[in-house]
Amino acid sequence: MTVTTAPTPTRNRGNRRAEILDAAARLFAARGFHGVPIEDIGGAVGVSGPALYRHFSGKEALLAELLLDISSRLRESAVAVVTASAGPAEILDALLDAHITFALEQPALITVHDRELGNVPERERRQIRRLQRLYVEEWVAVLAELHPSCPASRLRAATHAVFGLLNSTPHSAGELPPGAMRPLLHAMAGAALRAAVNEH
Amino acid sequence: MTVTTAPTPTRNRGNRRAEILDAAARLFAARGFHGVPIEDIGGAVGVSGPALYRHFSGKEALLAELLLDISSRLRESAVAVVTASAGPAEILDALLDAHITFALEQPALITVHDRELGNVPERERRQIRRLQRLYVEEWVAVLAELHPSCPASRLRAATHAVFGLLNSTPHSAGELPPGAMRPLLHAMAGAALRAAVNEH
DNA sequence: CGGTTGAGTTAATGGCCACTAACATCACGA
DNA sequence: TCGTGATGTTAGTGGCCATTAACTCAACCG
Repeated sequence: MTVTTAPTPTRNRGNRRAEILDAAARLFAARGFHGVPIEDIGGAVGVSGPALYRHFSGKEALLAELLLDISSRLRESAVAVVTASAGPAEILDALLDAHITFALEQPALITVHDRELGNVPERERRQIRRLQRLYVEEWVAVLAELHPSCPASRLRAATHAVFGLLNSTPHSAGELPPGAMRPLLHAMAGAALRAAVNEH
Repeated sequence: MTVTTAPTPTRNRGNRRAEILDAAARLFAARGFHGVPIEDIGGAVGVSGPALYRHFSGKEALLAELLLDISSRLRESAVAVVTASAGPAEILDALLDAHITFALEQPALITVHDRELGNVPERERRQIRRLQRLYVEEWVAVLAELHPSCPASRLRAATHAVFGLLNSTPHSAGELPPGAMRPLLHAMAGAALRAAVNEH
């Protein structure tokens, strides 16, 4: 009986890399980039210390990859939603759903994402910022379609505020059963956006 | 002509302490607790390096004082508002106003407040958490009065989410003129709370 | 089999940094 | 005027930590 999944070294390498990224996200979220020694990251996946350099060029590169990953995933999800859905109201609902899914399923990544940008080396920091800006602009475009008379700066500020609301879930985790959290966040964020957009 | 304010060493000491706290808040907010060497804190107020130990017992003690300060100020403002106002609806408006004032006037403190609790030594961390809990409970009590059938856990989650919305302003600063930010935040947060509380 | 490659290991190394020591100054009050 | 306390200063000092060096070891490939 032969195995169906290839036990190639490639697969192992990918897994180890992914394990490290995952552990690092959790540790960075809990104690901050500078608060986590490299040995703890290795320790969290069963190897110790400098083994990390077999997979990443350094600690900062690891962080950069985390932030690039989530930035592009958020952005891609928004693009997918926008091109797949019908009217702006449905698109907005789908954007909310997608972002809430990220926030609930990847709390560590979301936390690191808006705390540690300053520790990413200049080069990839610019890339990440670009992706974040594009993501925000997807939201702003949808909101503008729903309410053309509202100035874009106001829509941007409202979008950032809603991200703050949604991304705060990691901090208040455990307050509510996860099944109840999703609709609650959806309702609150939707109401906040509608309030921002009405009354000019 | 004699001066009216006493030029006592006591006054100077207080000022220097306050200066250091203020500078440290800004630096911690920008680069994180572990990312700021003590020399930079001193440098920001014109003294250099270990002068800090004349005013604080250490770096962690400095951070603890920052968080204790804002936690108790938030809590006190809530108590003041609750005891001074009339009905629950007015109280909620006043709570929103007070929190928004903090978020807009002390962005650095607000940021540090919900990022760096983990770096405070155990002893005062418990104290800070207690104050934070009391602050949340002021909000929950008001919301419960407005909507008794809503479970407290849901009210707590909604309160945390609204704090996330309000405290995110430092990150999106400059998007909007400050005069426009306040009513926008008020409207969005109020709408989010109402949405959380209705529909059970 | 012999060699290459991927993935680890432990032991430096060197830098940064919190904190301490030892010494200076200056404003006072007695 | 002398001493004293508050506030600084500049040199350590010791520890932590990212990164590198030097060395295994197994798997795979020819």
